[in-house]
Amino acid sequence: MKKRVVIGLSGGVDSSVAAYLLKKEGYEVIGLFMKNWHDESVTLSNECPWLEDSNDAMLVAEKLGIPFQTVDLSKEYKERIVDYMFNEYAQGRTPNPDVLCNREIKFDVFLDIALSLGADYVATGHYCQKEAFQNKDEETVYRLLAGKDNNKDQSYFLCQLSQTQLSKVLFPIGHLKKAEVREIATTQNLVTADKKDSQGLCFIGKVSLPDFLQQQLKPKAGQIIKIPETLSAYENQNEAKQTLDQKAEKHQYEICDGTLIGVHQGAHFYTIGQRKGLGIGGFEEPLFVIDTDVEENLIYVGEGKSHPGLYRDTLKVASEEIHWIRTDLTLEIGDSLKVSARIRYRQPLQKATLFQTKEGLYITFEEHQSAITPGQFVAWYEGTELLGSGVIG
RNA sequence: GGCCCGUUCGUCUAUCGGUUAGGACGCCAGGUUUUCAUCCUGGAAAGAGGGGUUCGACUCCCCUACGGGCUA
Repeated sequence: MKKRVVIGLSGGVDSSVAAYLLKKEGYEVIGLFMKNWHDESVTLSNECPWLEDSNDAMLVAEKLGIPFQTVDLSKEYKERIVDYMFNEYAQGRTPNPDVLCNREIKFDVFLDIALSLGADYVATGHYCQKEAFQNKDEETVYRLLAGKDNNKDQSYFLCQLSQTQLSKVLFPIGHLKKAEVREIATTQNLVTADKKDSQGLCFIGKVSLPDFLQQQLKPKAGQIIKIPETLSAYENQNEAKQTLDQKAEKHQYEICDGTLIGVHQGAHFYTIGQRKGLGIGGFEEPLFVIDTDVEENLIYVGEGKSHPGLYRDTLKVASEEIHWIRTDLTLEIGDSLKVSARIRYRQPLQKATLFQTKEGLYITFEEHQSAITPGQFVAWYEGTELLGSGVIG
């Protein structure tokens, strides 16, 4: 009996080749295209990007001789992703919608649809790999591994998946490099072979965030305050900041710590580490956002890439936000673990140590990290295996 | 009132009797990137106004305007 797999066809090369490989391996493959966003009111780059994508997906399915369907998940996408985005920005955090999209849509709503179609697995064109082993109680434990193509590894975006979700998932191209995927697509004459990689928000495309956000968040003028690198609070970091909690704490700025150098149109349109969009020139080095205060509608900036306000070596994940993919490795209170971690997609892995306390999980990096941003996800790895993740507090 | 100094791209500035008037930041456009950002490449962009001197003036001189300083 052939195993049945539902592949999420996006209309790009990766999922096209994934579908082809599944077919070749002998699965019964069904192609499903997700339509998640078709709100005309939002400034989209093209007229109807999803139309072309769904057409390409259909052509690929035809070529491979697999059944093809479209499902409309825009209601769920709006409720679980778009609303979350607005809510996070409104509170001054910087969300990661694509991580949520995988957890809530592709490997939840979409997965359920696939299972209801009688599928044994759901597959996607992600660059990551999965492994399984039996533990001593003879239970299967799944491991999420980085894609073999180091440059394309997308495991970070799947950092919020669970064992249950992983048990139902296949990543057919995870062991390939991008160039190999394109080559297969070309050899197989798939229409998507030379299609440019998609970018920007998954399903929404590249939108101007400020434009997007302004549909819900009203512009409101506020001050931009420049903090000198010589601020006394930076001096005694090493001595005074001893506890993890203190080290993980953001610097608390006040207007009188710096000087007023300009105005902005809403603190919630900016994120820590951001350089563009301030519209202020005349300084020797570029200005970077080092903090935003949505309550007071203030933006604090520092001059230069190495401004001390940009760096911290410890961050905290609140107890309720700690997520272990490898639940069997969950730390007990008082435990610590050496890992490597990243706080953004494609950031090279950084050496770090996890400390579990009753307040939450603290992560201390060997090197100070630039622009640790609340609302973003930190993912920790052991080698190429993604062990867990959490929202930066 | 008198005397002196300054005024160059949006901003901070470099240069200088003959230059494509240079750079940085900002801005714009491309590139990298399935988040937000970062990063890379490229582009547009200036001599306060008016008179002289000179083959030639942003550069020298004079006047006006606007800033800054000193002084009875």
